[in-house]
Amino acid sequence: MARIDPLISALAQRDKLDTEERTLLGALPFYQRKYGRGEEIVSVFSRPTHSCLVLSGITGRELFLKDGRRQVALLQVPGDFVDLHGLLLKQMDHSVVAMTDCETMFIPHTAVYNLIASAPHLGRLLWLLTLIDAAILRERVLSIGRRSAPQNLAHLICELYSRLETVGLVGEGRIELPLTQAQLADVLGLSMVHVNRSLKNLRNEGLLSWQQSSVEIPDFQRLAEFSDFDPIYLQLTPEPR
Amino acid sequence: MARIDPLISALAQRDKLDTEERTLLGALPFYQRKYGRGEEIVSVFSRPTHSCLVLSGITGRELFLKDGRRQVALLQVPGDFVDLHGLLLKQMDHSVVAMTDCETMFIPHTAVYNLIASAPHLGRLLWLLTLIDAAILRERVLSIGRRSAPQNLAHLICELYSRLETVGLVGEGRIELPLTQAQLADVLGLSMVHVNRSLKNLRNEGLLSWQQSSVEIPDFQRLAEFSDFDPIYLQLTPEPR
DNA sequence: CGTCAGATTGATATTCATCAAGATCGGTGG
DNA sequence: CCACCGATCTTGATGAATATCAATCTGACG
Repeated sequence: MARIDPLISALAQRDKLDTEERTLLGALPFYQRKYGRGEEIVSVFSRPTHSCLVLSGITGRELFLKDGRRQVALLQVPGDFVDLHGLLLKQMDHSVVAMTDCETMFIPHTAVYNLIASAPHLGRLLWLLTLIDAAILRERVLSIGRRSAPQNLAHLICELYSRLETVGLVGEGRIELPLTQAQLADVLGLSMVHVNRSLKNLRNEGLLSWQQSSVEIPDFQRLAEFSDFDPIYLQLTPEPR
Repeated sequence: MARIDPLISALAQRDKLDTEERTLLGALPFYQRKYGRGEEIVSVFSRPTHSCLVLSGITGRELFLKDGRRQVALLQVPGDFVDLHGLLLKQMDHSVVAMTDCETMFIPHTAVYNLIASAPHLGRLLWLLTLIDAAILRERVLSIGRRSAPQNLAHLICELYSRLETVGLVGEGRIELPLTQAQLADVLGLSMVHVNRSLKNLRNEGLLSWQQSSVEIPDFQRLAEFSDFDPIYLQLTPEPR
């Protein structure tokens, strides 16, 4: 399996890719790099020259308040382009951190620019990926703003389940989520203690079980129902774009 | 002043536009339409054929829970492209609503496609606009997740002040914000009563005064300090992109 | 003058954060 | 093998932030 494959499957999930497009993607120059949990991959205020793609593990976009409190705006899973944003934003307004140990792949901006110029359709699909990013953020705003803590948590699990499913990382109603409750708290906008209790709540309801880093969801429909999860915003159906 | 001017100034704020690009933008076909407060401009699940630009007034992207509770993920001001998203998302995952009476301009997707094809640089700038949308959403997540209610409110005011400033809608430390407290509550992820009290709090601190629909900010720096506002995420400095 | 939407206030309930203390568990060195 | 250690999870107690409910007040307007 080529290293670029998670990206190809993420794109192919949203529109047909012809052979030439696959070839172009496969020909992108890159280098790989590993990060340990907690390491910063892209720094706020930096001016990236490469775009980063997650190959394995989970990363997150993090923001800080002056007093040091943290909010993780969004989690990223394999196949996600982590900072396509840097391409146009020039200066980062947030940082990207490894939430777990992970492998990443860096592609020079110049190569991405050339790709977009020679294959506008691929350019639109990369644009689409950033729009899906924004759609996920809108759902986070809804979750944090209006859902109860347990629903917020359940919705996040449903979302990660669906996203991991599209890259083949779901096995028998089970996903690997090696996140601590403190990290979850920063994603959910809650305190660590409250995450613990919300989790207990979901466990008691039989909505999921969480042992080690493995989350088991006995009945996805029930969890989706409980958290009001509708995957439409993930744009998982192919359309000509 | 041509109708497309708010967009041109939004773009010119982020990068140089040459004469030809301005001409292309000015030549875009469009029709105009007015909406009254509360009217839906783009419906969730719809498949837009036109992209909508706000000319005057304030619109918002709204999401609903099954029980009917609402969250407004993001507000839009004149010059903002309201659903560039529809261009690639195909099916809307949220709706756009007029928060106040407003005037809008609709441009056929085909024309936008042609524009992007013939002027890739403009295409990148439109992409950039959607990235700024996402950056604003990240800040909303931070505000709702980690800031106190008064800070959340103050941060929103700072942001709107900055955004309105770039389109020339700030006069003497004062912006027009004809929103009810119930609408603000849906933006801030708070209850209406709590918005009222947070507002009182800011008034008592002398951070702002709000009469009718006019918000006066005696000392922007103090308000920014209080709410931890840093406009970097709005990308207000021109860069070659 | 009556009406209506919106703003304000008080009283109370719920949710969530904070603080502090154990409990659990995988590693690690003796 | 065992004792210890640090990180994480769990729980209880308490307090602060926020929601909800129910009036009342205000001002615009027919």
